[in-house]
Amino acid sequence: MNTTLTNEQQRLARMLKALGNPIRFQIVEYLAASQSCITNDIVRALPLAQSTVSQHLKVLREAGLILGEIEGPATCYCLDVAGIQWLKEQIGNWLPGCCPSAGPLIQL
Amino acid sequence: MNTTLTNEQQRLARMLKALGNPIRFQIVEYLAASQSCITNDIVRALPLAQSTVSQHLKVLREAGLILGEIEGPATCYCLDVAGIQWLKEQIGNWLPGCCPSAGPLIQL
DNA sequence: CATCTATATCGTAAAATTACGATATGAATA
DNA sequence: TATTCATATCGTAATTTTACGATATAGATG
Repeated sequence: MNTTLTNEQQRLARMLKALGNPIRFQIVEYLAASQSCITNDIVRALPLAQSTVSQHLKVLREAGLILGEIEGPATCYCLDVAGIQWLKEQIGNWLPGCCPSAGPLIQL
Repeated sequence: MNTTLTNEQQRLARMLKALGNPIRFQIVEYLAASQSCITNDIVRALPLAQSTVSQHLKVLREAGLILGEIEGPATCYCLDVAGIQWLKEQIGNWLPGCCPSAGPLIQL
């Protein structure tokens, strides 16, 4: 076995790890539902301290799943659509030989 | 925000977390490439102790990504095709509104 | 039966993650 | 300018994960 992962595989694993945390999964779902944005909304919706939420947002940002933009005194977060798109494509094309009855996923 | 995840979302997060570890990601890729099986092959292919590999295999098993079957003195591992199929479907249908230019993934 | 082989599990140490309060920063506001 | 508000970062404690060696188990082999 090749003992290293390609850069793409590392990027994918990083995304999966970020999403594997239930809190972060929820944050992504929240951003998808609300379209936008303000960090404080997320903080108020979760039973966690502001600093903890900020830390989770950083992980999601560094994984390429969300984008943060400073808007005046606040920060507006939204999904990194390109990153999520890439993730979905990677998983869609992953292990193509694994599920022969299904075949690869095709993007419409 | 609903502060809990559905059972399906929890199952998905568990799979993503399991795959988010680079070693476990490699093990899954290895099993996909080799079709089968024997644990000791995986151990010899990785720079890790046998007990550590066994632990990773347990995590992958409990996440529903691989199956283990005792074959005489050894254990034969292979992908849990149904579980992986489910994962791919979940991700394919995930955040359908997120990437409007792409639309949902359709299974052929 | 004694031994070897393959594997899982146990106990534990080290490292990473997760959470918090406190603090720093920077923009808006009085 | 002083204050407030939103957020990021720091330091740290608690928890979880990851890794190892040792041990237990169960089937094969001499």
